[in-house]
Amino acid sequence: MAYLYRGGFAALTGISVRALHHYDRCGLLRSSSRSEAGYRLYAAHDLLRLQQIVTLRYLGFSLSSIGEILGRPGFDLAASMRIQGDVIRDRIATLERVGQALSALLIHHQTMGSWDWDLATRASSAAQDGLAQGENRMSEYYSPDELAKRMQEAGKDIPAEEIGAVEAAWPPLLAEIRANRDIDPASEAARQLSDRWSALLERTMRGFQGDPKIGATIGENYKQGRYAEIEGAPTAEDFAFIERVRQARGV
Amino acid sequence: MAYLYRGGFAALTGISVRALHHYDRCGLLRSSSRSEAGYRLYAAHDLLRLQQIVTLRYLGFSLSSIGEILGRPGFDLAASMRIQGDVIRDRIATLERVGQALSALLIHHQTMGSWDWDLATRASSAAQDGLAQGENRMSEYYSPDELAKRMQEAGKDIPAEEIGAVEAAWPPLLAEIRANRDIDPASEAARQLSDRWSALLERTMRGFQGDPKIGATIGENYKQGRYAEIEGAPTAEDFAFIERVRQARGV
DNA sequence: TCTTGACCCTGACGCAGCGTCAGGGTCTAT
DNA sequence: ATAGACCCTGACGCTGCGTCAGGGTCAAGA
Repeated sequence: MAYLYRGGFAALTGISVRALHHYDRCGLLRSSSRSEAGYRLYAAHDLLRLQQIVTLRYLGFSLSSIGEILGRPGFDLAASMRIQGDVIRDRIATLERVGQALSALLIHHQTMGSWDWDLATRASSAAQDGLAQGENRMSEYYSPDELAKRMQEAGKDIPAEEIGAVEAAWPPLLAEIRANRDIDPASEAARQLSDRWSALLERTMRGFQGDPKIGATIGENYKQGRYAEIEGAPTAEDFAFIERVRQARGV
Repeated sequence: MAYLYRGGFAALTGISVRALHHYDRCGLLRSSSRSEAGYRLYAAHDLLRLQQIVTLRYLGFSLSSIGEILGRPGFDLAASMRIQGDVIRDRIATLERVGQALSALLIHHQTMGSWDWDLATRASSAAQDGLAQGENRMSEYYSPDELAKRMQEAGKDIPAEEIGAVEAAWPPLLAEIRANRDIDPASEAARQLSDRWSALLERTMRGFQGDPKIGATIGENYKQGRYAEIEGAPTAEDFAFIERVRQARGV
């Protein structure tokens, strides 16, 4: 992916042309270069910035605060994404509260036969809180100490060397698996590959995000080959091989 | 609760005065009457309408579509609330998808050491989808057939007589419990009350919303006396009595 | 070579959903 | 009767784009 014209970029991401212009004009996402005729040209790293922009907007941040956040001196993409995960969990919790308030109101009506004003008040304030949450008070999430916490956390969860080691271990393992996909699943070599796979997977997922469900779902996605085009990623065939070995073992 | 001045109403619900004016001017929520001096006076049923408005707005409907929905000839409050529950579940699912896309992107970075453009694209389109979901395409939820389905469902789940019967059964049971709260929990009378309670509770909750978790949480709320001010609702003391009887039985 | 159609550009105005004054009544209490 | 706490009705401002209007660019075909 070298450069993309505006249209291709827009189509790729689903962002409207007008929105891209808007982000450009207000300095949020200037195209990283221009053609001689003045056409906007977007590069790959613009995509990451756009990802941050749309995600933060989806979560209710204003364009100006997004600009402020992305423009901070020590802005850390990974930390930012972890925060976004927190915000998402918060949003879900709020939605559940509103849902509960609604259910309480509805159940009361179904059982008592009349609407209860207090429950109605609770329901509407729950929704109102949710609305307010999206508008202001967002900066808390991205407050300096929150960020510091996040960055510490990332460092604590997985020390840098461990990350490096895991990174370094995947490609050779995958290469080896691909070279030996056709060997007998019951053979000793196959068993060793499967063991290395399990161990590395465990190291990779260990302590990730604190939410095992997410890890599992992502694993499922890989297994179904949804990330096939991603370079270096395990493919459905790799998973299938491992699966065969495990079955041969009778696990 | 007879009539409330605008300010009291605003404070009660958390809606700003300006928003109430706005809703009034565009006909969404006219105060149900005015004082001689022109002051807005809100009645109890305005609260229910406001609850619908803020909830629908929280879920992303525009004021005009809210007006359209609330103004429909056969508008059914209970059906509307059930739909809102659906929308909430949908929103949660979307948030989870975005969270997953983010996690996939982040995990890939942590394991491969570089950002993947395809995963970045997926993440931003996921968020973009979520944004779009909130803006248009909302009418689907409130389409005539969806509504018809809902109303049928409500009727099917709990036939009208059953609702009536359940409604009718609670007040006398609660009255009896309150009159006999101090009797021996191990006595036969206490046991009978407890049995009636369990049976009625089961009938009340049966087939509700398809989500047993919500029922349980609401039960918890009642148990903790959060709905104490609600007329006719079971109180913490009622629950405590039932609990004593159950313990006396050794359950 | 000229045209056609699919791209791209820059203004400029419009819209929703309120926030925020400005300018001015009303009510109750002391 | 005067203060302080309420209430009213305009009217203008703001954000995040959608939507024309008016006009270049560029590759392909006639």
